[in-house]
Amino acid sequence: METIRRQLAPRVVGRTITAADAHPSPKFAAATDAISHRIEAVARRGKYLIARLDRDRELVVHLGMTGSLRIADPHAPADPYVRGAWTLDDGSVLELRDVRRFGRIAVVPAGVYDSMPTLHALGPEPLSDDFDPAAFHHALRSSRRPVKTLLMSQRPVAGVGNIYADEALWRAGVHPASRRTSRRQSDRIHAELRTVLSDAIERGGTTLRDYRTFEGDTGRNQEYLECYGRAGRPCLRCGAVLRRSVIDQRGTTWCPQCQRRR
DNA sequence: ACTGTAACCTGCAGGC
DNA sequence: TGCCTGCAGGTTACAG
Repeated sequence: METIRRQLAPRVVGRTITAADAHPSPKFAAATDAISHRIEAVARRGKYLIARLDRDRELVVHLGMTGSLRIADPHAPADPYVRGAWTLDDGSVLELRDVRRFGRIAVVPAGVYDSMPTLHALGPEPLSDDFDPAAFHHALRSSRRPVKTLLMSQRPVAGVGNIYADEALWRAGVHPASRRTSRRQSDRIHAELRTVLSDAIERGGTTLRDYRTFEGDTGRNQEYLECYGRAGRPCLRCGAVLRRSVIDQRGTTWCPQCQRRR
């Protein structure tokens, strides 16, 4: 989402939304609430894109699993998967395409996120100074749930999904199902998350299937994944066969040798 | 206030 | 070829 934000911002900041269309589902219907507003800035919190609008409103977009943002091609045939479209005052049309409809569009008073509980309780940005090792350790200690579940909850830290959770835990040598995290372990996860996420952003994101940058390109980070999706293949650190299990209904890959449970 | 589970959607790959 | 199963970058509602 950070890659998308960087490319999107210069294309839409300063533009006024003159018209909009939305899929009838309540997850997308709010797109039309942005009509007549001017886009002042494009920010991001975790996986949520937040366009600041005039008159103290925000347009919030989440891409779910299969969402992408793009400028519509006026010559392309109709696309049945467009869930929201905003016409800008330069004539261009910004589209949210989302095959599975797990994404979401909201227009809210600035900073009022009570309709989106995960955004409302979102943890600190992983690449900011607010991501504090002591507070992170405390957050991981505050629950008995598996450490991967906690990371995916977006509360100890923002923006960590299935790929980057597996990558960071593998690099940190922490078992994803571990229910107690030492300070040493949380410090390692903290550091590896920063590395994994900043590298992925530098490489334009991770394209497994649907992900595209705002310019329509695939990312390049999938070429550098060391753990995610490699179950059954040898660990790049120790050679043991990586294993696959399910945590919170999410496929999870880990190394039985490097990520010992304790 | 916690935790675990099901639900929301569609497409695709692989097995038979 | 066609049908069926399982799987997929996530969040939210609901039951206990």
